[in-house]
Amino acid sequence: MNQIEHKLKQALQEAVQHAFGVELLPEEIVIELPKQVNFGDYSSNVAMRLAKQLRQNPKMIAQEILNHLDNEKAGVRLAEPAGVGFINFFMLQDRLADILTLVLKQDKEFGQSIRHDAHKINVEYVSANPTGDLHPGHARGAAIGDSLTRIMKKAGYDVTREYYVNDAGNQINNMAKSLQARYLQACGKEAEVPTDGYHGKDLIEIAAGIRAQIGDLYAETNTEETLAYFRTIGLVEETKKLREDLATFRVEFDVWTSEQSIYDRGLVEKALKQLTDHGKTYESEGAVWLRTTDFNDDKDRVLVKSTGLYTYLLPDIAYHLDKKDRGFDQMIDLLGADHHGYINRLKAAIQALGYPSEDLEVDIIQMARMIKDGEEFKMSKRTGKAVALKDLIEEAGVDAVRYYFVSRAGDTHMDLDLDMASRQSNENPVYYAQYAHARLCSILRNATMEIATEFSDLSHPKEAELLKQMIDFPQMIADAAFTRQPHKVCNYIQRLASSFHAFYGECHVLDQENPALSAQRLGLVKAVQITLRNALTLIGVDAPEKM
RNA sequence: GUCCACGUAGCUCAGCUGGAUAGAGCAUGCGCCUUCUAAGCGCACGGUCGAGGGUUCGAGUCCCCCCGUGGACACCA
Repeated sequence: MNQIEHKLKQALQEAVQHAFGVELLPEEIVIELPKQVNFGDYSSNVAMRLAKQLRQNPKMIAQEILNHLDNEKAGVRLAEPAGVGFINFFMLQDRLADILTLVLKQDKEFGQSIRHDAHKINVEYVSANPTGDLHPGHARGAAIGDSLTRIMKKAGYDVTREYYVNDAGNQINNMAKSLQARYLQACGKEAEVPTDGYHGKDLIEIAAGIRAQIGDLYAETNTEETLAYFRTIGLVEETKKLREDLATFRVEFDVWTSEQSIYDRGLVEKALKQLTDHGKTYESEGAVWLRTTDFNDDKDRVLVKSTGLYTYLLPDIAYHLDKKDRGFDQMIDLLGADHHGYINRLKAAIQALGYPSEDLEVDIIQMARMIKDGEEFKMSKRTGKAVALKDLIEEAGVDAVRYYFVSRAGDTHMDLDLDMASRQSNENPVYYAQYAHARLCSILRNATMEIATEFSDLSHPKEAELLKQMIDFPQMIADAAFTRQPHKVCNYIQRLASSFHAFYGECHVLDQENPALSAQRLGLVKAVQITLRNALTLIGVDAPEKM
């Protein structure tokens, strides 16, 4: 809630009180930004909401409220009833322009909120297995997860970014065997990658590197030790590659947690014991089961197989228990669509451990289809024909790829047209915002005067529009963080860039004839540049000074 | 078969806890550079919001039922 809306709300609240003796809560008064300029700067449907309760015509109620409204206190120049019972507000120009002083002062900090709750939040994303290159689904999760955590931090949340490395499961043995086969091939031997192994080209490259380093040392042996060697070196190399690719994509993590370390620290046994102590496990058919059906799952799940080995679910539960033990009040997992059926299980396990299910929120990131030359790119890591994150970056660049992924809600299916994304032209939306920023910087470079300290002459409709958008910036961030929808920031960027381009067309900033107005407009330009840059930073896209 | 998500302009997608004439980009057509970056601006074209019912002052938004798309339904990870 910003100052402008806050004061308007308060004044409305008082007016309703005086007019009808009704005490409304702040959240009962809805202030919105009208779609059309002739509906004012802000509007409210408060009269319509009161209509039922008061058994009166909403238009009459609106008029009565306005009769009691303190315009000066509300910051309102003109307020009028409209339509079926809306009240439209036209604000005092100088109240809107106050935002400029704030933006110019806060600069990089503009948009930053302070929250007073001490909630610690853990956000886990990507967490791709270290068995191959990152595919577009991972890339989408990476772009969204990284942007979301930047936004949450800006909104004042205490956020830790985490990557869970599945380095202990059976898939790692498959990777090791596959790598071994690639190594033998590199040594000129006959060897086949297992059918359930990993056929990606990344292992060929790693194998070549190993050959270069150790020569034919392991070409003739095939013992447990040999496999362990490939297992270890494969993990090291694959993990290193993951980190590098993500860093190139400007995606960072605070914590990398290894599944193996969960085992090594005895956390799996601890989790199993805690579940058993809570009476949530039982034995049947030689296996140990978790009563997930007590918590809205379709069927109970196996924790310990009849062979005595753990299923993948148990270490995952242990991992989430570890997060709670590390002091996180809330855990947010961004999982790929293929993990859909996993949500109920995991949430059930959280409850079985004794925590409320809300402590874990799972957002599904839908797969994305890659389109090139009008056809779909398939992305199977196992066929070797994978489209990797690296390929995407090479095709279209980090900015465009990140922008495209973040611009769409994560839970919807989407197509990424690489032809479009790679085009350095006006057909590509990402450059629209960057170009606006470059234009802003250009004006600032060309300016010879100082920025004004008061802004009472900015009364052009395009100027007012920009002011209102900047006023909305912190609230937009709070909304994007709360709903966990980073694409709202993209929408905002498009709106702001569009408003600026329109302003640029209608209002000349640097005008020798009118230095006073120029100095004020220069302040507006600087503030918009700050806001646009801050917004682009939230989604990890560069704000270039020249294009 | 069961469960979940999605279905909005020719294409890709927005649409804030239900609000005024459903928006943007791309594509198509027409205008605008002797002035701060034309990677831009303005105008036009384009819709039974998948179909049908319901809830109410009001539904793209909530409920029910169909149709379509994707995904999930292991003692695999």
